[in-house]
Amino acid sequence: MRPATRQRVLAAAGALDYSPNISARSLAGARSYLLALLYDDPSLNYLAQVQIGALAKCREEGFYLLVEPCRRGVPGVTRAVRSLLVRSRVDGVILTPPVCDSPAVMAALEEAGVAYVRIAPARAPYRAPAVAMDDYQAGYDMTAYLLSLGHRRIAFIKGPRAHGAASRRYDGFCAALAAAQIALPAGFVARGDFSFDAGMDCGLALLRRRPRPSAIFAANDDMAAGVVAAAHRLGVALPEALSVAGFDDTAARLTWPAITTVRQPITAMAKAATGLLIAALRTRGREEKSPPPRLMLDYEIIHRASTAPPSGGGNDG
Amino acid sequence: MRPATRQRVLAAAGALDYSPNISARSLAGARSYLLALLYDDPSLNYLAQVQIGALAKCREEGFYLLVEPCRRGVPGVTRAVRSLLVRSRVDGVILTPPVCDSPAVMAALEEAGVAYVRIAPARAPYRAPAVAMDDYQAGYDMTAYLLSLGHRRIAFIKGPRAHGAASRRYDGFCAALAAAQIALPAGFVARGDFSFDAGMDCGLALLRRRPRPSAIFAANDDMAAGVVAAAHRLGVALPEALSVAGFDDTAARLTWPAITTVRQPITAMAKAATGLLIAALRTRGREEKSPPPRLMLDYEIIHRASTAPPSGGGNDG
DNA sequence: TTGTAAGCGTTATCAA
DNA sequence: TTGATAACGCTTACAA
Repeated sequence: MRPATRQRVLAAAGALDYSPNISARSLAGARSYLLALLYDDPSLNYLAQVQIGALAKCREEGFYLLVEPCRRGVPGVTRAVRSLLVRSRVDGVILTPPVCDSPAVMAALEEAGVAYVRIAPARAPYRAPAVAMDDYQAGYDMTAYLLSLGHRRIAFIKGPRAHGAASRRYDGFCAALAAAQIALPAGFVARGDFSFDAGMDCGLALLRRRPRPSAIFAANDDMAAGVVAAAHRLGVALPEALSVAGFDDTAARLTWPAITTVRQPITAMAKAATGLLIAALRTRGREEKSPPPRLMLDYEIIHRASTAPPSGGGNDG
Repeated sequence: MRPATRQRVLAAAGALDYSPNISARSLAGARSYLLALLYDDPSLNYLAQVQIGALAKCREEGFYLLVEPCRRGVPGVTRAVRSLLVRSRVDGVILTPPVCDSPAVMAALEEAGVAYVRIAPARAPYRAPAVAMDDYQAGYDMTAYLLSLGHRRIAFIKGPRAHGAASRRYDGFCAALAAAQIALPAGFVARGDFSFDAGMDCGLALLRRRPRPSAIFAANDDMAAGVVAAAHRLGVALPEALSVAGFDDTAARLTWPAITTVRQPITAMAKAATGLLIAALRTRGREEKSPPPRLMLDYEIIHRASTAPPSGGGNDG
């Protein structure tokens, strides 16, 4: 179009303080500029950080974010997702763990032809873009670090059954033990739901075992904080009598001693994922041949005061 | 209409898996079934809990929730809010602190005729429904409790300047001191931004004062957790040499010792606020004469291990 | 009680 | 390059 016309229109729009109406746009066109963020009972801290990242990218790109809880695993999910798509007409969906590994949700999305991106998926299929970090390697590295300190009786607190990324952390833990030819004593593995309370309960249980673990590695920070509280309650000295390691770096600094943890770039992952989703939206139809991008972000082990060499003389009996 | 017809329609809707399209509805009708949650740099934990409550109510009532950051205080807010309203056509807006006390935001909302509700407002005007708790009294009560333990040198860490509710907590603190005829020593008041780091910094500064405070009351939990960490770092024994009190009960259990705090029913407040907003939407136009409802929810002081009588022999010099 | 038609603010298509 | 016009899927008002 002619630059002069363009100028005139822009000027008029500015003068009238015009902004396009999302509903009308969505109704008429192929795009709604609406993204949905699906989550299922996550750690609140994790969710909040994901949202910050997603929202930041949405703002940059002129999208809006709809937040939706999603009971993954119940029979009605497919219906619920389908209903969300029809009603809200979102252009794309951001899947956070553990929804990111739900075959039912992915199937519903694909069937409806709605683009989506997965944050921290742990399993195939990789038919949509994904942003993750190497949870397996991070679990391995943290365990190797504990081993390097001299620990041999290391317990693990797993995350929710459906949480794939948490399972990978456990796999890495097991692999590191195996590589060091260290057997995992019976009863040294507990399972929690990522909450502080679960960490406390599992911590109390693990610390009553004999021989007692000299280190406990929890699949997320909230649970690691619970373990620290459990140790305090039982009068177990940290880090002399027990080392504690966490994962996420969402709550690890709050405790005393502060928890050694794996720093996960949650906000950056969410931002990158949202960017990938929007990019996919823009190239819809074309270049369907290339496989969807998979971004792998770096993690970092943050060494804090909760880990130290085992004292040796511990409560072994 | 005839029950038979009604049945037929409902049956058909069920069979076709029909759900109404939000955009079309919004475009054609007076309602969009969209609510916006506005926030400005809050404590992440607080925000997450507000969202849980708001989302729960939205689900119940068939509404959707749009989450929007909002830089309150910058010159462009009015424009930004107006743009949000025009573009998204939200039916109503939920204002969280400190946005709930922004005259510019409220004016923009009223001018556009969009309903809103305020969570934890601290100031007039009360032209819209509001849900709050008595921050002043809670601050007073907590201070009275510290005084009852025998503390006389109590320091306070204030929240962000714009955060009205946090100011009320401080007012209550001052009133309780005044009622006990205790002077607030110079330099015993610090200000933080509600973050753990701010609490740590303020805590370090306050603990280096002489005479040293025997108790520190922080305007929220994150900062109180920072104070606990600062005390650990300086080797100040908790609670023997220092009592710490927080506010919110969002992070108070995580530390060691766990923090005595004011439990704020955040999720319940958000749920109630969302309910009030939706109710206002339904009775729009009628009964404009009655003043907007103001709900006051109860708080509770949670006594934990971070507070105890002062040891007396402290580092007074 | 039921059916019909106009319009909501855009996008997309087609003539001019 | 530009202007006109038909959807999009509902709500609302009015006619049958």
